[in-house]
Amino acid sequence: MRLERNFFERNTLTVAKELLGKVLVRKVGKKEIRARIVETEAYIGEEDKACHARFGKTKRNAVMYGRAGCAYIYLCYGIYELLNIVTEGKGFPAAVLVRGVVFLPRRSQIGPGKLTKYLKITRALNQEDLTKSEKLWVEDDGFKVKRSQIKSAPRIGIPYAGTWAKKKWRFNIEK
DNA sequence: TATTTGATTCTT
DNA sequence: AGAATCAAATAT
Repeated sequence: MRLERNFFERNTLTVAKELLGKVLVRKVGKKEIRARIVETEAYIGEEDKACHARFGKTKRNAVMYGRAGCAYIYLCYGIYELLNIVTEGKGFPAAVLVRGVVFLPRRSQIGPGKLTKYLKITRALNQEDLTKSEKLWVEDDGFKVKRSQIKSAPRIGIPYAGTWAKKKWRFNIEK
């Protein structure tokens, strides 16, 4: 079943952890592409020096200030579109970056830049409401992730964030 | 208006 | 270690 608004309207770290094992569904035409989320990363608030909201509300990050459950997609390094899911209440900028997925029933894992390419996710889907969209949403297919399988680690690719880069806000499922 | 800089990935 | 490649942020 599809995850509803109340799933996303919670503490960002909680959502990041519980998103592990869930299924990302991208519908293009009549085809559905499914991929299991195996790695996520949290970006929380204007205080977080790694978060795009660190300079306040801008045209790009405005969606993070909006409703939980919406997609925040942006272009990184001019090449890769990265997918985030907005969390917490309206007015508070926070989101969970989908860092890694495995396609079903395939096994190989791919990173944040490639998964959007494979799922045909572009900025055209920015601000898409995942609780209502016909094109992109997240499902719970009953797959259980044991607590002991969830690992936390420092965030990646944000050396400029100083001490904030060291926060263990990256979560993944142990193989 | 011009320059710098990335929530990445692949090549050398 | 560096390139690819562009939009947003910052400097001018």
